Amino acid sequence: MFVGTEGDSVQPVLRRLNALRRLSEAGVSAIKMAVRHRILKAAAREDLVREGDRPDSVRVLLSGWAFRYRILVDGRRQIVNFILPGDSCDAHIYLFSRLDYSIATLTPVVYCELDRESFEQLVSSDRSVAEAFYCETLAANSIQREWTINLGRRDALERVAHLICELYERLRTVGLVDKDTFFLPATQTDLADATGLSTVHLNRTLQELRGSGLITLKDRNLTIHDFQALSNTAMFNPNYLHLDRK
Amino acid sequence: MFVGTEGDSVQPVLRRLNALRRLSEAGVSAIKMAVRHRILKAAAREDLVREGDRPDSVRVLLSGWAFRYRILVDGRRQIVNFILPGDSCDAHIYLFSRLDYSIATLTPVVYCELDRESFEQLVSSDRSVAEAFYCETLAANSIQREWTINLGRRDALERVAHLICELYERLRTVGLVDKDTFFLPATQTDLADATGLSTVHLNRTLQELRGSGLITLKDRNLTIHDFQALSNTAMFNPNYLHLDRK
DNA sequence: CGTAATATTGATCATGTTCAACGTCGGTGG
DNA sequence: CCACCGACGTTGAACATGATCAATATTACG
Repeated sequence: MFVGTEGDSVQPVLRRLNALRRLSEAGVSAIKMAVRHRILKAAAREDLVREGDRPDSVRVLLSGWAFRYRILVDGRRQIVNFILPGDSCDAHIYLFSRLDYSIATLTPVVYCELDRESFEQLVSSDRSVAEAFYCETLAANSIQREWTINLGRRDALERVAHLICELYERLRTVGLVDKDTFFLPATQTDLADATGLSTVHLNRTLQELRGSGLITLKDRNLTIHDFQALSNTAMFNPNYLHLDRK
Repeated sequence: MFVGTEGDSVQPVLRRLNALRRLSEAGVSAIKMAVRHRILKAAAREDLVREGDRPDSVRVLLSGWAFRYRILVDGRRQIVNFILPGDSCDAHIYLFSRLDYSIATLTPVVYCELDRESFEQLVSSDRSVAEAFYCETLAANSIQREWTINLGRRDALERVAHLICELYERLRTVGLVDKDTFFLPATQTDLADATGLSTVHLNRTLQELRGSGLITLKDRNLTIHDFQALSNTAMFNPNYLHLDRK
């Protein structure tokens, strides 16, 4: 659904990119211009793109949550990452012929769709923009490595704690954490599919985290009571998010 | 250790990049020139880069095997991917301030080290080269997603079978498979750390694969007797490798 | 108010871990 | 030459984490 321009919806994109790599003034304006061009909306629980599609454009999420996933032939689903406001979906992906994943929304979303020409014009207009998008791709890569570690070598409690720490940090950089509380629209089934657990065990793991007073999760609102402790149980080290910009 | 130029060692790089994105004549020459510039060697079981290092250059593996890994504070190790001849290690990685992973060799390796200036000169010299390197980054991302799925939603047998299928396909594109047999320098401990299993269970899983006649693994040589069957047990779909270049 | 999606609980089961021992192979030094 | 050593691989047994199955709350919402 086409929407036209939308108030300050570019903000998370600027915050996200700027956290990864300092944007120039010119870069900021270029992004604002480009993003205004084609803004779309989608409802909750809707596929934005599907495995096998020909990738034609780069999508940038302005508001709402989405996730990348794949379903195996026998129905098992794995959520491979969450896409948060400000995140883009594979800059330059049109270089490939087919998508190997699907993206679905978790909430209603507003996003920007840049066709190949617009995107290339954008990144060639300013060096800091090109670098920031490259950083985004590298950061996505890094996050994906961390998920590999999470699923390969952490147990259920550590995994869930780690996911929560990651979401907290990522949401914080785009201003979506309010006093250690953030909106977590994923159901327990979603969280189970993201952490490689069964829903039953995910439920029990959440209860364990609640029981030890580390978090509260109620009505889709997650509060972290002791980030340091949560971080320790998860062995969370935020370096892989590359949000420092030294 | 500095080595100077080395015969046809660029070949795997050209094959790898060309499989992802057709290189122009000019691009091929540019790569040959750039790679000849600074060729290094390292012994087996040696760290090439370490977590926390400041990334200064882009590395391209010319021969031998390496792997990216991380070790958790309590000693658990996860191998997050294997780096095969022709693969590069994070084009543009110098945009970040710190590495969040280590890379170690599995065999003696020959690799090329391009500092930021050389690399940027290379990719700006030819559009197809820039696109090919971008594809490499996107493909790395895609492989990492597949590993996430592997660890999250496949059981031990499927996981190991899947890893073998992936290595087979990747090695084939750089000409390192001879009649369904390839050199697999990883120990069972390495394979366990790559698949998120214990060495004991990895050993038993390999025996199961051998027992059902799917593979032979002896003296570091792996033979696939029935790729179709192996592929089926792994639910392997090579699309995520993006080696088709449609 | 009724219904479907989501969350929770208990009980049983299975996959994979851990621990400990032993086997095998290829050096290496006496 | 051979005894020793270390790395790697293999085996058995006990154990544990997490899966599965099935039933029952709870909630959201038309």
